[in-house]
Amino acid sequence: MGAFDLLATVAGRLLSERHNSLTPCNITGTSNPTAGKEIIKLEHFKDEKPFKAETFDQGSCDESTLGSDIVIQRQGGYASKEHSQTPNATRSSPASAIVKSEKKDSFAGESIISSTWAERGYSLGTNTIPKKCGTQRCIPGSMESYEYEGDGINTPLQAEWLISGKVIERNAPDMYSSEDPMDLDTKPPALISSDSSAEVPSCRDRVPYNSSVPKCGDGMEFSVYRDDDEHSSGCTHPSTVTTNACRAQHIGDRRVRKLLTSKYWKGDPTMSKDRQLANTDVEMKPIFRSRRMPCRRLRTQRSSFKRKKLFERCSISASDGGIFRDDITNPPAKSGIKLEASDSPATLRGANGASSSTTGEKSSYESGDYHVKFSIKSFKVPELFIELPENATVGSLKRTVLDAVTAFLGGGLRVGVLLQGKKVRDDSKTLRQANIARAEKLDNLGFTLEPNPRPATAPLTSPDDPHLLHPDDAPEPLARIAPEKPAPYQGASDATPQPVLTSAANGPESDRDSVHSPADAPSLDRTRALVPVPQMNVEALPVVPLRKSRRSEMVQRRIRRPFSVAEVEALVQAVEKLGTGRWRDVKLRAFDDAKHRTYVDLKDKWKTLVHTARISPQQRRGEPVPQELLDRVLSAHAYWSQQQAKLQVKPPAQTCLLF
DNA sequence: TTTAGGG
DNA sequence: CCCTAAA
Repeated sequence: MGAFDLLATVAGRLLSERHNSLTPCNITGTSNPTAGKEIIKLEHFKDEKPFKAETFDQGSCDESTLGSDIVIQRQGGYASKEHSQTPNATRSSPASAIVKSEKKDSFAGESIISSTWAERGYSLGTNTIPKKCGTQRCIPGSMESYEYEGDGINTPLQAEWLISGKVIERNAPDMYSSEDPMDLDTKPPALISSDSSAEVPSCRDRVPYNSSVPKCGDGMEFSVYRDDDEHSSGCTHPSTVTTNACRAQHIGDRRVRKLLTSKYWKGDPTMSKDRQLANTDVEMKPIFRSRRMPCRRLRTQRSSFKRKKLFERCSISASDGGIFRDDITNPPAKSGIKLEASDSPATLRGANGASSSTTGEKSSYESGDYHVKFSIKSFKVPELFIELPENATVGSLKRTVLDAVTAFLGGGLRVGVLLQGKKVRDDSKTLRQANIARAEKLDNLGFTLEPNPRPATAPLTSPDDPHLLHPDDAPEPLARIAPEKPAPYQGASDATPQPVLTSAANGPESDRDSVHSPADAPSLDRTRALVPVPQMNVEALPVVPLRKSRRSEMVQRRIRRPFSVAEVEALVQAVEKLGTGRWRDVKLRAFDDAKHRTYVDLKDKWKTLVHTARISPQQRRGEPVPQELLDRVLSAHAYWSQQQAKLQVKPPAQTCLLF
């Protein structure tokens, strides 16, 4: 049987049985129960200004002292607040509060094969969790704090500043420090996220490779795994489930939109490969971005939208046993889709119409009538975004998911086979010729679901994301699926070391953020980590409803994506540091990787936060924002408003530039 | 392109 | 979130 046949079989199965045989879809919305600690490596912007200079630029120096001693006014209440743990601290700790159900992609695509995956437990997506440590505030219950590196002047405001030989006490709260936005030495508040979205191993226990016995009957219906986070995030919120390729949105009443034709936010075309791996729309990375991406580029990062080709790499998980030889006991094909392909010599010849005698491959099975069997225990649907009112029933949730998945599958799919990360393009090859029949290769076998080129969506694609466009060429998959080569996940954030199985603490809301980068975590346990199913770059696409939208040409309103607590935390921290009015910097600093958050969005969010902080808790809606954060919002708002007013009256004299 | 605000 | 005037 040729590879093509195999593909056809797979595709056929997927389509024909999608209504009743879909294996449980692994929904990334679930959070990974594993608690994780993440380490973040912070980097500075390349172009950031010297810390000290920034301080003055910010108007921190009191004009009265210009030219002489520098006196900084103390903003009442701030400093103390900064360092004291508020009663709410615990409550608002990222661990408990930040978790949310909205998770985004991550596993874009390759199929997961073999039990090793299940065994490891994967989780890659991540939620960002704000973390403040070191000289700054540490959030209890959050990750371990990390030490700041640098010159030691980490908290400008708290520290005594030695200026011109004089020691001046800086009274301003350090968060408001005017230190350069890109403060060099201060570790940026890192938000860490852990992805809860891990693909949840469907129910079963790990099954050995050869075992052809699926452990768990995959249900005929979708199972949605929710994490506990969900609870924490409040049941008050619509639960959101996201998978990579399609997103359904529910507004008001249930509404599912298909993403296939939707447009994507334009990604940075120049995005490096690793960056691309970062979840696309999902991530918010409140960390400094690596130097690799110059600010200039960032500036343009998100200004226009382009349609990207939706490369849905749904993950098809190969069965527990992955591929097994025929001689192995046949499992009660209870779960998943089982595919069989014969790879007998005869077939080979027939398929190729040419001599199939492959050199060197004289293994025992060559002469026998061996079959290569696949048991796909599950596959992922790329990006599914589902939002339901909290009072929706589980049944409606299931239906919604089913509708979304059905819509996606119904759009026409194409299956791709990846072997060792490379796309097997030659459909005429036999499995054996393609080395698919060899057990050793099983680990490297993967399947991808790609949108059928046929649909109108194709033309809409743009080459922005090479990754998406040319999945075939992308070598990454290899790393992701090959156990032996757990290449470090190259996430968008070069700065974040990858926590391995992360966190439970974090919620699924990782839409943003979250990518962990292993760069700094060389010592990670590779065996379990990096399961690379990184969030694809496929940005969550709001898909257009199947039924033709009249206004297909119209610019669609962006999907509403509530800020998670983690994002709010990141925003607050960034604003505390940078002040209001520098939204672009805020964006770069804390949401650089959250492509769906523009500086305008951040500005708007700040506006609403200020408003929220001023109204009574009873009047607030949506996911509750920890009071502690709201307090900080008000404080920061007051502080910066004052600064702004001050500047207007008395523009900072040049004398501020003492250094 | 960014900011700043109103819608 | 959108839309836009200003800068």
